[in-house]
Amino acid sequence: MAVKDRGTKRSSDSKIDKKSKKSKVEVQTESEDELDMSSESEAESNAQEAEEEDGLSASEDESEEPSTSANGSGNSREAHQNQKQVLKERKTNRKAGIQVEQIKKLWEKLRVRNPPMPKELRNKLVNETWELCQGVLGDLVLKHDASRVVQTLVKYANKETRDAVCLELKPFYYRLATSAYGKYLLIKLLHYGSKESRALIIQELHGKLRKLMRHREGAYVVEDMFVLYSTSKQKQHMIKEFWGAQYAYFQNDTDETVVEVCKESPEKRRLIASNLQGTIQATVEKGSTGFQILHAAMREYIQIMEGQEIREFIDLLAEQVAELVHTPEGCEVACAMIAWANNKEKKVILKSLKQHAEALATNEHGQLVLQTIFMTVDDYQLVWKTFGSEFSDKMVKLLTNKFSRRPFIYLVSGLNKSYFNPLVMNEIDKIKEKSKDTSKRPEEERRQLHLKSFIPLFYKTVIDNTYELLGENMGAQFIQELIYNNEIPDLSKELRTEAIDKIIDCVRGDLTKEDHVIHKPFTPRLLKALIQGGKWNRESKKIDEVEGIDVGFDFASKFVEELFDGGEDKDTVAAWIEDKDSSFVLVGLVDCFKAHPKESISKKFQQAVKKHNKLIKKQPEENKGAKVLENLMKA
DNA sequence: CAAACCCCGGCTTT
DNA sequence: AAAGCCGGGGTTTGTA
Repeated sequence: MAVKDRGTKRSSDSKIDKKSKKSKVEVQTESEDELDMSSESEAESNAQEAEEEDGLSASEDESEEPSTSANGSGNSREAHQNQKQVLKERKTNRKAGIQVEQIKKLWEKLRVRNPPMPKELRNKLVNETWELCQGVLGDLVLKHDASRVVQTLVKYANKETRDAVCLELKPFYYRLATSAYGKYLLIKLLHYGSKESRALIIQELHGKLRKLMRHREGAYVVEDMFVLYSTSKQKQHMIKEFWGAQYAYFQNDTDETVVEVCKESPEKRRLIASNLQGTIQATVEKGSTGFQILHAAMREYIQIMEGQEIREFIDLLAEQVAELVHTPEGCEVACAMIAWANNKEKKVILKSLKQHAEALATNEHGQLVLQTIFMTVDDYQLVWKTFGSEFSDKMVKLLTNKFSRRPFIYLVSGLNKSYFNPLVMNEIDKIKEKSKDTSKRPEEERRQLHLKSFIPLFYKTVIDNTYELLGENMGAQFIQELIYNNEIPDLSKELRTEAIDKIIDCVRGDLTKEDHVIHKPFTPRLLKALIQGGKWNRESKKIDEVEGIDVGFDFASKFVEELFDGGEDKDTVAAWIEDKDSSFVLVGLVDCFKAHPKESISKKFQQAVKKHNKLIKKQPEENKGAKVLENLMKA
């Protein structure tokens, strides 16, 4: 079944992203139309079996069919056959049986898509079908074939008819949701239905969600309803049902959060916690850990859980964290778990994440989970052992990916405001708070221990892939942060020199070539930053110089020696003036040398630039760097 | 730091 | 029901 496949996929593939959501209904549509109808009689008898099973196991609160006479001797094969026969007869005899044959004929015409049928004819057929269905829908929808007729009807009907179908089926929603065939119809009703129809269905199923979540078909319907077809208000309301029975039936329209309600009395908290726990555990054990609605429920639970509940929760989920990390709610839950986990639990969690390392790092949300690991796991050897080898041959990708780069930026530059917006900072503060009893080391010490593991890999990546990294803004930015990190001088010094040499090598060559790195937006910035000897600080409007590393004047001299032969190579200087991207680098160089007037290289290079005064002046307006350079040379 | 830019969800249109 | 517009939020960029 399509829905089921989709579900398993979702829960086993942690890379699933939003795009896959959209394809849901398409998947079902296909399955509907491509299903082979030739083996109809067999399919039908299966349908009957399924329906019968549903009637017995799921909808115990109603008994449309009186229990069959064969109940007592159900084990006997003969009796079973007999029972089937009875059922079959009853079906053809009852009210809807008469219509079914006609309806199916109409449907055979209606469902063909090749060639596409004219709108008017289709409308006519739809109307005929509707005439026949009206009043007997309830008898049709749980049958394998007839249910699909109604699906097609819903798909092509106008709004009024759809609303009418929806209304007539009102008493059947639960049975539809728990029926192997009916669930598709219910999802179609949600998909094609108006706001009002959706609200009606959601309203009607409210109070039965907890039961549905434990049902093999129902759970998927609830998940789709939650993810795709409900407003945020309705989502909140759905989740409230998991708090407990008293929240399931009455519309508590107060917007109280779970935390506020639990504050009212310890008794309330205990009850809500135990109800949430029950649903969560049942759903996880059913293998539906990847469900988004479940993540939302977990998110509520982690806000109110205490003491032993935390241990049990972590124990339940430690090996399945990978299934949480790709949704916002699940990510929050995963981060909380890691922050709360004791050393032993952390080990289990990390072990289970190891095989998803790359997906974790590059995922929009998973990225924060990785950072949480860096921020809360003291055992740096464990972290390196878990992720080092998984990451090592993918570093270029990881450092240039807009999500995965951040945990690594964190390692080299801490909680830098320019990479963490206030909202994320807030999340991070919550994580820190949770981990204050389980993480013993001071934050910075822990970060530096992880950094120490990663620095050789970082530099190796930069040195072996300089051109590629410079070409990407993210990569170039990372290089800058890495070079300016001097927290572990002994380890970094030589590697840094090697990396800088590589960078200089990379910018040699013919600037007029389009694929020269200088034309990548961040390369001139990086060079300028290295020449200035620090990062620009917007608050103080100054350069924050970094002590103890060979940047600034040292870099500028080296750069001029290597690229312009100390200033002797006039042609190359001219080439750098004439290019609008490289001219800014010269501005940086002249600026820097002005600040070191006594050095011989300073004089030599400034003179070399001065010789090109005419060239500088005649640069067009768009070579803004040349204009700045012109003013600089006057002064 | 501000301006430009991009991405997405919701709403309107045909 | 699909395509296209609009506005909000977040991110990137610009050469201090």
